[in-house]
Amino acid sequence: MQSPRPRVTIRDVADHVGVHPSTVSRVLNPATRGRITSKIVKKVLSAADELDYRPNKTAQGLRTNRSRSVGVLIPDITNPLFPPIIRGVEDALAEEGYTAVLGNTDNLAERERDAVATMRARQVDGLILATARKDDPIVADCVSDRLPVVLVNRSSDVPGISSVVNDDALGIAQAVSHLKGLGHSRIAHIAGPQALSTGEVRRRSFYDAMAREDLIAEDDLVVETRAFSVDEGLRAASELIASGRIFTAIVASNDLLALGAYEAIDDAGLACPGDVSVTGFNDMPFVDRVAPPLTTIRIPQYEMGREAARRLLQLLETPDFPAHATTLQPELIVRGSTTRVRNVNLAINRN
Amino acid sequence: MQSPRPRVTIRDVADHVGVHPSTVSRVLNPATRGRITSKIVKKVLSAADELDYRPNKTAQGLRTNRSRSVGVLIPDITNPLFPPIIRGVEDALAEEGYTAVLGNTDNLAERERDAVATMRARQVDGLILATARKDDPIVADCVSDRLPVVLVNRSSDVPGISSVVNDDALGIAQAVSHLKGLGHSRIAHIAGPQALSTGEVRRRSFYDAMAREDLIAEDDLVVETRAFSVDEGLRAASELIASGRIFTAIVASNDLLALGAYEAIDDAGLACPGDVSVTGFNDMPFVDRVAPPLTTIRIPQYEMGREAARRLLQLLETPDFPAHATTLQPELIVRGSTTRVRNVNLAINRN
DNA sequence: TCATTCTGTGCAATCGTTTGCACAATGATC
DNA sequence: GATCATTGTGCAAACGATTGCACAGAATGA
Repeated sequence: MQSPRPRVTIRDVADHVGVHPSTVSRVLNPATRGRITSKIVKKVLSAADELDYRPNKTAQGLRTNRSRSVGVLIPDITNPLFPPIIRGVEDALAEEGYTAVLGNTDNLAERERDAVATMRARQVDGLILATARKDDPIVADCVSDRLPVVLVNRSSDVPGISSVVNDDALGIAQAVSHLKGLGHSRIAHIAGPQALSTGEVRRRSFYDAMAREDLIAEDDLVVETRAFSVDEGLRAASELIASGRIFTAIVASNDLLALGAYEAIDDAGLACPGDVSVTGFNDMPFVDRVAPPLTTIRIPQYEMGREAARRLLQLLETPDFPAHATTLQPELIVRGSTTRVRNVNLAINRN
Repeated sequence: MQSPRPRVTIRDVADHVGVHPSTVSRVLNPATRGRITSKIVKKVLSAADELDYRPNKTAQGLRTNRSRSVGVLIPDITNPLFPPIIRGVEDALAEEGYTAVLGNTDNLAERERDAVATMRARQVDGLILATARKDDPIVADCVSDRLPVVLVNRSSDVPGISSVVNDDALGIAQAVSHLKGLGHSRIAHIAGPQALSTGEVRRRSFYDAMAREDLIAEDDLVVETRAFSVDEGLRAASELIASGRIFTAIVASNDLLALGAYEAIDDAGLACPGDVSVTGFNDMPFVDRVAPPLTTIRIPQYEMGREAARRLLQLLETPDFPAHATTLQPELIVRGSTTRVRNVNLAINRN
């Protein structure tokens, strides 16, 4: 058993060399190192090395009021959409010596509020939010408190805030146009929660894209969900099928909803893509391996994370840097869940 | 534009009430609150509330030398095995007001070392490592520095260290016994890296289980990989097939390797499970949706995370709490990738 | 040679809390 | 009514770093 090993402080290094702690501090800070005689610099550096000195970030943080850490809030790390984003964030932060502190909110406003409070208590220098609602008071609070914030994946109506999102309108347009190219005209949409920018934008884009393709978007074929989950996708698609309305394809607002649609189609004794083509959104890991492999819209998740982190770092350097919404380009990935339309009378036949 | 809004300190609260800062501190700390007159307690509390006082964790951390945060090191958050574990860790930590600081190491010793150093500089109170190697000098360092550490998922040979792992031997035994029950006798094993406890234990367990089932484990049918990845699974299975040896089933050391085996089987013009049955390990999210749905060993990932966090919290309270290895029970999940043996001459036929 | 500018280092205050100790005020005891 | 615990609060020193300011001593110029 060893003793708790006394921490070596800047003072220990100073004593060891025979200089004042402030001198050591200046040597250790690259920005002020130039002000110290190189002979002393060398001595201090080697003493620090010898004693295995590690700066105490807590003390630094207290004095400088900067923690070099940022809070990253996501709905649920268990949702495969987020890990790549987080990884991108972390990698970009690490390059500048910053650390990410993670928080899951489960899309609950209350937990979101808690999480932000926790982060702020921990003196994070800024926040990256993947949790923003369209009109989010929490985001507004941060802005008015001048806490640097960048939104990722979702955007918000709160003005003056930077965001890094995917071009959802383009993605949906790609999906619709792909389906039309396969001969589909009666296309249903499983929409995500309308309180989330992604859900709302994609739904709106669906109508737009249908119109642009000269197709009729029937309101009865657009069903809204309460969450981006497999269960809700199952529910929505079952409803769609049960309604007896005619459709040969489903554009789902994300991959999870699409997987739910798979189940509903299966439950109804139908086949995908034989009876119903399905498109997803996000190209989550492993959706290329499900049966059938999912045709979906790939969004650059890792890059989104990186970009968001870079924007935040920039904001930390230059607090008045103007807000900017970055949108990244998605890509249609055609796989096995979509096929040329065969039987347009699906729904009628079933009745 | 608002001004940066001056921070409310304990001193502001004290002045507002007309007491000394130390009194406020005592009121705010539930443990010492009892020492203060209840009338003052009330006044302080309402003043704190009114002024929206938030304790500065950094200052607290400096003074108390406890950050109420713990470092969580994992190989790669993008690997579906880890999110549930992380979630479990976070949830358990949050219950006690602790925060998790995440780090990805990509299984690189150097990054691992860096990450630990970063964590320690940030004054984490303890570490949860999902990255441990069998004989890990980093882990040993932590132990000798008396930094509380708990290993999760993997264990280590370093003595005196707590770990929460799955009962891998039992899991492999379940897989082998399941396959034997389906008539398989020539069973191959795609082993994970032998420097990782999971890879090594599962391999050893494979031999043990085969022996117990009175089956012959041929060394030529056990191939080792350099990483737990789809690519390595593909490589290993291709090698196995190319060798011309007879086998009708593969026990893969984890799901990713199993998915790689799927590809190899497909590439060789064979079918799973028709020609080769495959079992995975971990029951990662969505492997129930791949084609064919993977028969695998489910390990209680979320619970593993929770349990590891709880152990660590206990260790923080009672530093001399004796080390203990907790093993959780896995469960065989039978799905579509395993079936009764049909053609025992697979390999021979192919030559 | 002396006044003046530079340069490099030391001094001490500060960041926001916590906590051992001192010490008034109160109540109990004889 | 003096003595002694007891209780509640204040005081001040930490924790480990950073940084504005002061000030020696060297370098420069007249």
